[in-house]
Amino acid sequence: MPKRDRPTMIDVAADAGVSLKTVSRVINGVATVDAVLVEKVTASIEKLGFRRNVMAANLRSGASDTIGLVTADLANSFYTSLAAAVSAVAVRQGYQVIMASTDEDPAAERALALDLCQRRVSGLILVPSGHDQGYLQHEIRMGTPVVFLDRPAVGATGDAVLIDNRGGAERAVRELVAEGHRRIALLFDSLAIFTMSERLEGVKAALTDAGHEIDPRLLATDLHTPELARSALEALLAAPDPPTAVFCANNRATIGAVEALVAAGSQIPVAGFDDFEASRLLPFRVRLVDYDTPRLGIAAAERLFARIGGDTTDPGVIVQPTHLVDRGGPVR
Amino acid sequence: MPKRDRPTMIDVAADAGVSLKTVSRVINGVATVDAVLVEKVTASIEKLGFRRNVMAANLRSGASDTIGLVTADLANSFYTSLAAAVSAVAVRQGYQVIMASTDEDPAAERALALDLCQRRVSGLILVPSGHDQGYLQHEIRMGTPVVFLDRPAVGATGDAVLIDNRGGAERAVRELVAEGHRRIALLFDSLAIFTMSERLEGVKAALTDAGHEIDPRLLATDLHTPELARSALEALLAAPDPPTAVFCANNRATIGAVEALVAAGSQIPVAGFDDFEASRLLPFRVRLVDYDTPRLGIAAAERLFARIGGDTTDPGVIVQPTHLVDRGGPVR
DNA sequence: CTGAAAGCGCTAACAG
DNA sequence: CTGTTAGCGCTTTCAG
Repeated sequence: MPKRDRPTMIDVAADAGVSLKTVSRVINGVATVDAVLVEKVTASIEKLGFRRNVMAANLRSGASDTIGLVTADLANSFYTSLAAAVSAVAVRQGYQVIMASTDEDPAAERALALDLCQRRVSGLILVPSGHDQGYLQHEIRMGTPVVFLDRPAVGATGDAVLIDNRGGAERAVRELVAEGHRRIALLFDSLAIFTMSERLEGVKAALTDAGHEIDPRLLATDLHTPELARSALEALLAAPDPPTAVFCANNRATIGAVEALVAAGSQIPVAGFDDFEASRLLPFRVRLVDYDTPRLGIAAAERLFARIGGDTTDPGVIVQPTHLVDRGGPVR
Repeated sequence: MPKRDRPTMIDVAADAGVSLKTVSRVINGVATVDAVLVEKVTASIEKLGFRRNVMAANLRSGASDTIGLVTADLANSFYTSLAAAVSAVAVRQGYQVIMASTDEDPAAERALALDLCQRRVSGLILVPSGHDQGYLQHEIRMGTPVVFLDRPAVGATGDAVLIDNRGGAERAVRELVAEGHRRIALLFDSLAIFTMSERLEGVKAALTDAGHEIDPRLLATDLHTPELARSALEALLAAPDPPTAVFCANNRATIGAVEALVAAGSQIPVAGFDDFEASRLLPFRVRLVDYDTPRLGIAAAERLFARIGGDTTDPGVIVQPTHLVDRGGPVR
């Protein structure tokens, strides 16, 4: 390894013929330094190729200029939109973001979140994967602010930024019901996921209002991939007394459902949660529950930086609205 | 702020009635510690809620157990797939990833990369946005290994992991040419981007081989979004002597092109670089140049960890293959 | 097998 | 306006 020793501030001070502290002042842009010395120090820094060791600086000052972001799945565009938004806010504040992905594994969530705390991040944004964030309570008390994103925490006190899952699903299904549909296929991922159970509640509310009920035979769950959603809907379509409409609880379910319908030559109405790239290319009209993902990430980041900045108001929940959009069908 | 002082190893040592060093040994899992002392220390750690300060540990040992990842655009699924893959490899090695996005801004690239070096990341994976990475040469000499991803570096020495842009584009266009097409619309993003100019070279090679040439009037560039690609193709279709086929240099161009063709009721053949989510839902057959994005990220991460591990072989370029796939059309 | 002492590279107090 | 003196919390010598 060509790991020549990196020069330190001591080396710079020696080279410039000034004290360590003067070098520190120049590097930190303290105004009250003689211009001549600034010049000398700057020259030495350049000459030696000095680079301030941020880790050492942080050790002394306690801060760290990084925040942690733990999401459920970095390969999912929803979370990466959040990540991009959080990152943009952070960079603007002079912070960097350490990102980690749990792949929906509660044990990984715990390990990663605690690891980030050990790295003394200034704050943490977490999309809970498990159902117990009690392990964070201690860190929060110790002064690491935590904002929960997309799903609320259990057993830990912190701000939460969520979307209106229930209301969005309810409005979408209400439309299907208004058009006379009663037998609506429901394609869901695991109901253990907060957003899924909330959306199911919304569906239930819309049906109940119309005097209907959820038919458990039309409810498919644990559909992690478009492929699973597609097979699930194909099975429902092939069964006796098939559904006359479909509600998909996330974008992967919607993609799988559309594939199934195209393959079956069926055109029953589809509504789904989440918009997605290329949704406008869908071969027929699809109603989607949309929301502003970047805004969600921005809200979480702003909340976190408010806490880092010393905001000690009681933690609260921010719920972002959703709205129905029409996608697919004849391209405009 | 409820920032009670976090307990340090000194506090733990005092509580357990042992020396600082013994606590350190226990925490680092040194085997040669008396079981009774281990027990005592563990109990005190638990009781005080001690959390090792990784920053301080790293300061002394020089390492940092983090790697940096700088991509061009965290909102683009290509880069986030890379990020997910890199992150997975890193976590497996006990490292965390600090991610940053340049939004294709060379100045941001430089600032972010140098910032990460100041944080003493153990290594850096960088998707170059600018055309000069000379600023990194010094860091590399100082012992921070750098792997360039998706695009090669200029002015800096490091490993690079790329895909076969030229070959992929060439094969796709060769197919169109073989079917008798000569007037092929070319929808590109900025040719200043390495991958774009490489893909254009591939197109040129395929045409030249057949005795044709690129018609500059059929070449549209700087198409950053699907909307721009759509308008560009619409303009070409409306012009006299319109193209009889389309080659799209990335997935956003492909999406825009398909929109334009559907709107125009045209069915001229489309080939494009990059597969994308929902590509199978396209309303007609589209040939896409596909490649294994996660593998690309994995390759870069593995190269980086090899360097971190002390590999001092000469830096090299790894080129990953591409292949043509058929998407869209009748859903199978 | 354990502990005391000496730093890692920098910043925060104080003096001059 | 500048320099000296202590540390930040931990790991690393090197003796016991």
